[in-house]
Amino acid sequence: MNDPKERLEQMTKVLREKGCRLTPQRIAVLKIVARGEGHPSVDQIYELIKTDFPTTSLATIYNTLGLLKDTGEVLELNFANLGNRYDGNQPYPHPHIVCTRCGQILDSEFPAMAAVSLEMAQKTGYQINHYQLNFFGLCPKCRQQR
Amino acid sequence: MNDPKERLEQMTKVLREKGCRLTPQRIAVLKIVARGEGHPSVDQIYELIKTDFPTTSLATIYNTLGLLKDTGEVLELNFANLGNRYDGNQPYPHPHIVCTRCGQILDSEFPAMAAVSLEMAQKTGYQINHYQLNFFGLCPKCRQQR
DNA sequence: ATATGTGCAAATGGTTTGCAGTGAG
DNA sequence: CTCACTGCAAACCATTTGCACATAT
Repeated sequence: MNDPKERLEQMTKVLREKGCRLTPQRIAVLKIVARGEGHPSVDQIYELIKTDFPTTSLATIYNTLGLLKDTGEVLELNFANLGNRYDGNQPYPHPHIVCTRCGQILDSEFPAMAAVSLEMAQKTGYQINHYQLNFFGLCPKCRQQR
Repeated sequence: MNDPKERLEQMTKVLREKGCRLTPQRIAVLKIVARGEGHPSVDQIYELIKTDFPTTSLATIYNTLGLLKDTGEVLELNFANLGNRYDGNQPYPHPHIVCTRCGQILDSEFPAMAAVSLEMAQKTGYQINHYQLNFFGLCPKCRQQR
């Protein structure tokens, strides 16, 4: 887990360098995704922000997440069942383990993926820039409940 | 690559055992996904089927793919950019390499994933049933074109 | 014969877009 | 002061649903 404060500073720096305006709504989004608590969906971010800025629109959330995604400051996770989730705390590819019953998403690590990526590139001639590795199953709690 | 004929027979067998009716439209879908040519989208399957059964509806395609997915006879690939794709020829988890420029999808293999899956299960206490491993980058052809 | 499947059209839900008004720089 | 950003509503698009009719078994 990275330091949320540092992540926030890094994000504001990158957006400023890109010539983006740092509106209160945007800063609110940055704060939420920099925290690294869970893997929030757009709607969860929207709900959190409404407490401070009740008139914020979904379009603004999408806009800001898009900027962060384009600058590599946020990792977008695409799940068919859970929809898109966002991780601004560790915005680089890493494995996730998803409970198909309760939706819990666990971060994991698998250092060998760098080597595997390289091997795939050599074997196929592709230039590989990114990967997704997701495991699906039942978390310990859901296993017990049958 | 599995034998398309055998795959088709296996699919019809499983659907029959499930008590499903084998309508001409369904058989047409089975044939397409059993072939294993590329990784067709719902729309691509729809277009292919319209040549033989012009009145077929999209709902029927979705219905049939759903059945095959539930019985494990088709692997559904979920890509944020390319949408859902279907593979009935090798309907078990395996890595895919996606060209982010032209959309080409390459099947690959990585036998060690079984062991990795097991390791993840032990480390996290999850019961792991499925995984997705996708690499994204540029195919050899698209690399040349800058 | 009958329940399952089909086609059609409408509903859904997440994301994007267009635009007039607003506020960060 | 100005242009990028915001909020709102409409548009989009893949997928799902409801229902009357058709048909595989």
